[in-house]
Amino acid sequence: MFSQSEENYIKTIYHLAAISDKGISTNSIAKKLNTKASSVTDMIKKLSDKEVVVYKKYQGVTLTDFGKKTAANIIRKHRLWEVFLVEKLDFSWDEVHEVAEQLEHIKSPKLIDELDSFLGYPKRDPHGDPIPDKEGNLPQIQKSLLATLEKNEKGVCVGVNDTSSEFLRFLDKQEIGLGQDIEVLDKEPFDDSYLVKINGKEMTISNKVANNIYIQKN
Amino acid sequence: MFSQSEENYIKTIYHLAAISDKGISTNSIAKKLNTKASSVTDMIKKLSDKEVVVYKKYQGVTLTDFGKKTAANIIRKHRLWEVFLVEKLDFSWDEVHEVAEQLEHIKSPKLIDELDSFLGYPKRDPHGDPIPDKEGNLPQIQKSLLATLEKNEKGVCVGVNDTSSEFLRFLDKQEIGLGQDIEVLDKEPFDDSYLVKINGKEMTISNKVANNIYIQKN
DNA sequence: AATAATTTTTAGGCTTATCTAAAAATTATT
DNA sequence: AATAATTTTTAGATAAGCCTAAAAATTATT
Repeated sequence: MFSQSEENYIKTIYHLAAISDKGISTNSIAKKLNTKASSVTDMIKKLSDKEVVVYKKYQGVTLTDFGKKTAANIIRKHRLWEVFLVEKLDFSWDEVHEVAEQLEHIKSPKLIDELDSFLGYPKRDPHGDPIPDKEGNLPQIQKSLLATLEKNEKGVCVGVNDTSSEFLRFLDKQEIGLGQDIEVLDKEPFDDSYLVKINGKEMTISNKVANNIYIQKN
Repeated sequence: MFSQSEENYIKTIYHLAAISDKGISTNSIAKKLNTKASSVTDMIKKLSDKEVVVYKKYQGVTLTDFGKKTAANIIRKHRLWEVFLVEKLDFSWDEVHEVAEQLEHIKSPKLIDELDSFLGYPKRDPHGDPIPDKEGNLPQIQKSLLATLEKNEKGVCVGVNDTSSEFLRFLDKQEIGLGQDIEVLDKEPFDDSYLVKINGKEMTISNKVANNIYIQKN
């Protein structure tokens, strides 16, 4: 059984490993967790003793298979709770993160499986991210950044990269959401902005925005 | 904002105060929380600094109004989560306590009110205990122990005193539950047991059991 | 390759919440 | 009332998780 703090480290290492494929540096963990490198070193030693990570001084850490499974389980809980909050308690997608951060640490053999069943075994969380199954398998969904679309290519919005409430509220304001059809009508070389049609509505979106929306090409 | 540990002390003092009406002793808190008297003294000092309790050395503690409101809020969360677990996630009434102990510490301005609404503003938890409202008001329900019924008196089962899973599972086995009609057919002086009719079924129950079932006379 | 810059680790402290053991105060008993 | 028993508090430790500052190792730059 892991403490909340340990779980937060495990989850963070998992997320960082998903982008970097090298050993995860002490500093990057510290940055993500808003803590100090020295605290990370301490915790890493503990997680290494518990065989959650492989650690060699000055070389960053890697999750063991056990560590990966543990991480997937925490993420499963986090995302299922997010679905619950949005579907059942009328939270909007920019409000769920903070609460799910707390709920993901609840320990109960029965709770999560019942919640999963209650929610109808959802495959994605409110931001389009896949929900790991009981065994910790996370179906890797094929998705691309909207920014990779060429002129006249089309796709469906399937996720977001930035999940900050600022960005999510911005998307709400623009009426951009999951499941919507997106077509790139033109790309503007001057500022790398995009002229797009989203759900039938024409609009211009910045390069930054285009780099934070995931689509599935069609 | 209080730590989980502080919240547990506050809740415990509240529950003890509900039975004893005198100042709550250090030892009684220690016993309930499975901790040592010295730890209780430490925590009491802290809660006193935070104006949650009134404390004079060697004289036990009393909750302030602020403390009572805080306690009611924790209990509100605990009981609403219990309703959720039973009504929505198919937990039985003997399985909910442990998980609710964890869930009651989740901090979110929005979560509990939405949960309350989602559950249809329940008035009682699965054990028949009243759920405090937002303001911390706890409707005091008029109830008596089954043991106080005389021969030929009738009532409805509205709660339990002992909420241990052993007792609750025993009640399930006997098919005794909330809302059921109970009539005392006879009292046996030899062992102070009761011959009762519960939901149309005649049975004998021990004095101990009769002292752990709450009824409303009718 | 030597030096500079950066990253990581170590050393030593702090806070929270716990503990044991001993001292102090209160309550009960003779 | 004096002594015994009990309760409560104090004193001093411990563990988890964090911190700052300094040392050590690694990486980058000249």
